[in-house]
Amino acid sequence: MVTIKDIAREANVSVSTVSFALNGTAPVAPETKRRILEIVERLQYQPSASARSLVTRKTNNIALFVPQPGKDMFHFAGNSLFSDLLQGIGEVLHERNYNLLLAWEHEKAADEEMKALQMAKRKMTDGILLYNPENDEQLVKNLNKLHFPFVLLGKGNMEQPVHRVDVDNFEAAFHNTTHLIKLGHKRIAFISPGPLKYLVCSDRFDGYKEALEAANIKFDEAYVYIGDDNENSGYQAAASFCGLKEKPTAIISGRDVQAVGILAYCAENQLMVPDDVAIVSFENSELAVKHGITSLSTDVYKIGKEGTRLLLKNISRSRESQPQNVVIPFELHIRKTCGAWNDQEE
Amino acid sequence: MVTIKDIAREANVSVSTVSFALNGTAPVAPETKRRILEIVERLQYQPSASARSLVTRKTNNIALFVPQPGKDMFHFAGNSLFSDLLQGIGEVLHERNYNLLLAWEHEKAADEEMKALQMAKRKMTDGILLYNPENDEQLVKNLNKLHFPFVLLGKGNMEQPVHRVDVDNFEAAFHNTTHLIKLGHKRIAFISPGPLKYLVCSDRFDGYKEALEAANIKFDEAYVYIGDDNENSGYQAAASFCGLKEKPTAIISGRDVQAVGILAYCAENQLMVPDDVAIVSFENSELAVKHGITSLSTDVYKIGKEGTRLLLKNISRSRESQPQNVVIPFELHIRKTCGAWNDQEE
DNA sequence: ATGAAAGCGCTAACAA
DNA sequence: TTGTTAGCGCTTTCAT
Repeated sequence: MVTIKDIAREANVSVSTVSFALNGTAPVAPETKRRILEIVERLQYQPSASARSLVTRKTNNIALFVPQPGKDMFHFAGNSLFSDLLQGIGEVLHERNYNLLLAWEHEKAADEEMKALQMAKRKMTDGILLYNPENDEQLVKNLNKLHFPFVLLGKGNMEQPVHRVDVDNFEAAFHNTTHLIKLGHKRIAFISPGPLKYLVCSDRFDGYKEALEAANIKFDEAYVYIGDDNENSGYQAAASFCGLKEKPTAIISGRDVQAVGILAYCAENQLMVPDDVAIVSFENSELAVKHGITSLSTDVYKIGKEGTRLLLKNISRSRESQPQNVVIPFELHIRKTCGAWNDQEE
Repeated sequence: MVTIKDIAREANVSVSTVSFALNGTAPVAPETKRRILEIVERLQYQPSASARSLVTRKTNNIALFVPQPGKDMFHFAGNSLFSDLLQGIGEVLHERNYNLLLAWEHEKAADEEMKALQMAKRKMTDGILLYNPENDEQLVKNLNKLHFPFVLLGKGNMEQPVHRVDVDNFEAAFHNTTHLIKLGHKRIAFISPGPLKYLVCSDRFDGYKEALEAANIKFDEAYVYIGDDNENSGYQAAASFCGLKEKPTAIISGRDVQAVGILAYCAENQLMVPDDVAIVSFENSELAVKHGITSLSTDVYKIGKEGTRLLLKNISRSRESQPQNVVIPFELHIRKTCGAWNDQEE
C-alpha cells in the first residue's frame, strides 16, 4: 500500500511538503510540486480516507436514510421516484466531492440502536438525509440533541424544528383548485392523499379551501373524502361524490393512483371525463402519463438536489443555523382529464 | 465528543482495557466490564469509525456501483428490480454489520478518475459490488491489478477472470422457448426486454435462437421485436407480429409488463390466450401473478444476496480465491397464458 | 519553501 | 487481568 511517506521519500521531501502540495494548504515550489505530482501519478497514490478523516474530522460522506426498500417507498408513484431522488442527490454530492452512504433500519430499533444515530456518533458521515421517514420523531429528536446536521426530505409533519425540503402543498392545492375554477367549475370535490394529520394532507386541504374562498365558492364538507394510497380509495370517493344530489363537476385527486380509481368508477358508470367530471391530480407519475391524467408534479429530483445543498451548507457552517424550509416549485401538467387539454400540446 | 479515553478515565482503567472489553479481544474481569459497559451506555459512546479503520485496515463498508441512476437501470425489468437488489444486499450486510456506499460514475471517466478505483485506493470500502456495469472491462482490469475484492452482479461478458453472480439468461430463454416448443408451437416470436447491447438481452436472444435450432425450427427475423420497459412495447410487438401473414402462435415476452401489453392487444383483437396466442414471460413479478402470466423468475433479490455473500467471503479470506461464478437458479411459474395450465395446480 | 513533530482515536503487542 | 506504548496515515502548527 502506498502512503504519503512513500511519496515523500521518493520525492526527497518531507511528508508535510507532500501534504501541502496535494492540498494546497501551503506554498510549495513549482518544481517540487511538479515532482511530487508526477510521483503521485506514477505510484497511483490516493490518501487514505480514514487517516484523513481522523485528523480533519470530516468524512466527506453523507448518508441517505430511507424507509425499508422493497416497501412502498420505491414503489410509490412509480419507479422513477427513487432514481430521481438519487440523481438529484448524486449530482450535488459529485460536484462537492462527497460520497453517499445508503441505509435503512432493518427492524424497528429502539432509540440507541437506530442506525442513523450510530452512524452519526461513529462519525461515519458528516450529515444525514432523511427521506420520508416513518418512525422518525424520536430519531429527529436524538439527532437534534447530538447537534448533528441533517435534513428532512419530503415530509412535513415534524414537531421538532428541522431543516426540511418539500413542495409547498398549500400552494399546490391552491393552484390545482384555481385551475378548475378558471375552467368554470363551481362544485369541486377534494380527495386527501391520506389522513389529515399529515401536514402534506392538511396543507393541501387548506389550499383547496382557500382557493374556494378566494373565488367565493362556499366550502361543502360533503365534497371532501379522506383517501389513501389504494386505487380503490379514489373509486370510493367518486362513488361517494356521485351519490350526492348535487354532484361535483370536478374532483381534485390526492394521488395519481386515486385518479385511476376515479376513472374506473366513471367508466363503469358512463360518466365522461372531463365533460361530466373533470379531474386534476397530484404526483405526475407515470400513471398520470399513461392515463392522460392532468397532474401536478412534485419534483423529487429537485427535492434531492436542494436537500443535499441545504445539508452541505449546514455541514460547512460552524454555528447551527435557523431551521430552513426549502420549497420546491411545482408544475401542473395538463392532460386530458381536466378539460383544458389541447391536442396541439405535448 | 466522547472518546475511548473518556470511558477509560471514567472507569478508572486504561484505554486498552476499554478496547478489550468492547471488542472481546482480551479477557476482562466481569465487574470491570460491567462498569465499562455501563459508562459506555451512559455516555452514548461509539468508537470512531475512521480511527478504528485506520488501525484495523477494515472499513466495514462495501460499495455498490451502478450505472447512472435515472437511466434504464432502475427502470429495467420493472420497478421492483433495484429495491429487490438492495434488499438482498442489505440483509447480508446488516447481518454482518457492514454499511453500504452507493455510487456511480457521473461521466465517462478516464482510467484513473474512475470512482470505484478511487474508493478502492482510498480504502473507503473493503469491497465492491459491480452491478451490470457498462464501461467496465477497463475498471475490472484495474481492480484486478489492485487485487481489490469485487464481485460482478448480473453481467457475464467479461474477459477478465472475475467473481460473478447472475442468472443464466441464455439458459432461461432456452428454457422458455423449449417450453413452448414442447407444447407444440413452431412459430414462436421473441420480444427483447431491451436493446440487444445489454447482455441480458443478447443472452436471451441467443438462448431463444439456440432452442429453435435444437428443435429444427428456422429462425425468422420478423418474429423478433426489441421492446422496452413500457407496457406499450408489448402491445406494439403483438400488433407487429399479428400483422404478419404467418402469425406466431406463441410469444416470448421479455418482461411481465410487456406481456400485459400483449394481453391488452389480444383482448382488443379477439385473440384468445393461450389458444390463439400462448405467452411466456420473464420476471415473475406481481404483475405476472395478477394477470395469470406464465413467467420465469429472475431473482434479483438472490443476486444481491449471493453476490454480497461472495464478496464478504472474499474480503475475509487472506489469499485470493479462484474466480467463482454463482448461477442463480430460475424457475418457470406456469400460469394461464402458456397453455400448460392445470387448474389443480398453484 | 520546507521540515520536525505532535496528535487525531483507536488497536494490539508486550510487560507487568 | 490490566497498563504502557507504539503505531495506523494523515494534517497542521511551529521552527527554520
